[in-house]
Amino acid sequence: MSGVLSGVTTSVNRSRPIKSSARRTSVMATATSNHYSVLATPSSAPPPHSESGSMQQAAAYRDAHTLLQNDYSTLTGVAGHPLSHAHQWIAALSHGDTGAPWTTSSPLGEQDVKPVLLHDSSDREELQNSASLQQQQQQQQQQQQRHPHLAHQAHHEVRAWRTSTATTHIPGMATSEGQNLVYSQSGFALMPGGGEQQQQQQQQSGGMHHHPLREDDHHSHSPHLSEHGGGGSGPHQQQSLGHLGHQQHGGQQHQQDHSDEDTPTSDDLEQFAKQFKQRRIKLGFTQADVGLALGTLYGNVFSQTTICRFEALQLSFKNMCKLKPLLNKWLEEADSTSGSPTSLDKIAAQGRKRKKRTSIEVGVKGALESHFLKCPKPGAAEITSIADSLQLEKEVVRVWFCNRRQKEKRMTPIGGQMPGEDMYGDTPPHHGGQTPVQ
DNA sequence: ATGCATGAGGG
DNA sequence: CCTCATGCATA
Repeated sequence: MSGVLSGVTTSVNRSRPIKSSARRTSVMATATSNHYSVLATPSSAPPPHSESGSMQQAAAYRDAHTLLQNDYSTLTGVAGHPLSHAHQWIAALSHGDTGAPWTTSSPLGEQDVKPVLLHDSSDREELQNSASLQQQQQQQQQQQQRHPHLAHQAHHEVRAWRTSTATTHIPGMATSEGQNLVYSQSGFALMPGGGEQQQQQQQQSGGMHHHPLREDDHHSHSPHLSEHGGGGSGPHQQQSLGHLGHQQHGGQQHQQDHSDEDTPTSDDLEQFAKQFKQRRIKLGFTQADVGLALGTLYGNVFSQTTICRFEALQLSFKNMCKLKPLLNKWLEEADSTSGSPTSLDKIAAQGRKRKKRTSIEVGVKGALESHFLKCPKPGAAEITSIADSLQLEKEVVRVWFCNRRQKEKRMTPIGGQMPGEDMYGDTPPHHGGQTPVQ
């Protein structure tokens, strides 16, 4: 049996730090006469520094709203409660999502062109995996999050990812992490064939600084959510948040990585992600390399983005569970064949006529944000209206809202500022040995 | 590392 | 139309 998928017993759960960097993009014509180049354009120009990197996840968790306020306070003015908007939209969603009464009379005139299907392997792989895998996963997935709560609107699950609040930063691993200078997204640089400079790579304790996260998936608007307190069907592994009394310390547990079998817990994922990153870097692989390797080795290609998100735990719990086994296997492979010419696959990702990324001006963003606060789920008419006001395509606005919602979910609203000492300024190791790429 | 975008699956 | 998983293009 080829059970590639392990029983996932989690529902959509995602956490995601937000980062708002000053954007100063200019308005550019969207679509119409722009065609992308077929070249992969492997930018071999590694940014000496990264503005985004400097703040990364450590920057803001609870600052989600803070950022918003900072940026758009003048527009909204509702920034009385940091969480107010969150509740607001949730509430709205609860009652307003009932079936979209809007007549959606606008078929969104898309000028998008269909991709010319190629016969390349890359194409088939992508289509194949994205189609079958997803549905399988979704089907076998069952929500295990039951909350014996009588609440009807604000029922945020407390199941956070982070279970280890303790930021046990080992005195020995400060910035001594692999400092292999490897850059370039498409180029793997060195092979640790000779001798490898090894150092500790894992700490038994969480040692994370991370977001707790609450999430409420689309089921949130389910008419039923407050019932059965007895829990006959709730095998949820609710993480406790804010208590650092249980660390795995000396006595190692058992749940670590069985490759695939048991359902990993958020803590597992956290640990794994961290370890994975270190190993990857030590081996001299970039995130992009890993993504390709996965495709070559197991048939599932992933982009640098996905790997990056995995390492940063910015994927949904379910997604993390799905990828973990794969990455784990890759790790073994890489580790074993460290020195061997890993199978490279240069698949040209062409064919997708992707619309050029529409850069939205800050001002416009602010306006959108403002609208979002008022109505996170605008109807077609609303979207059209907004689009008209901002002189943007309806689709762009619609997508913006969609992305915004996703982002909102990833954002961790609660002030999960780890009591730890790390966070900003205090913890430079962030990239010291973690980001050879980009 | 992240913003905007595409597409599948579900209602 | 929405959510959710993913990724190209970009800051």
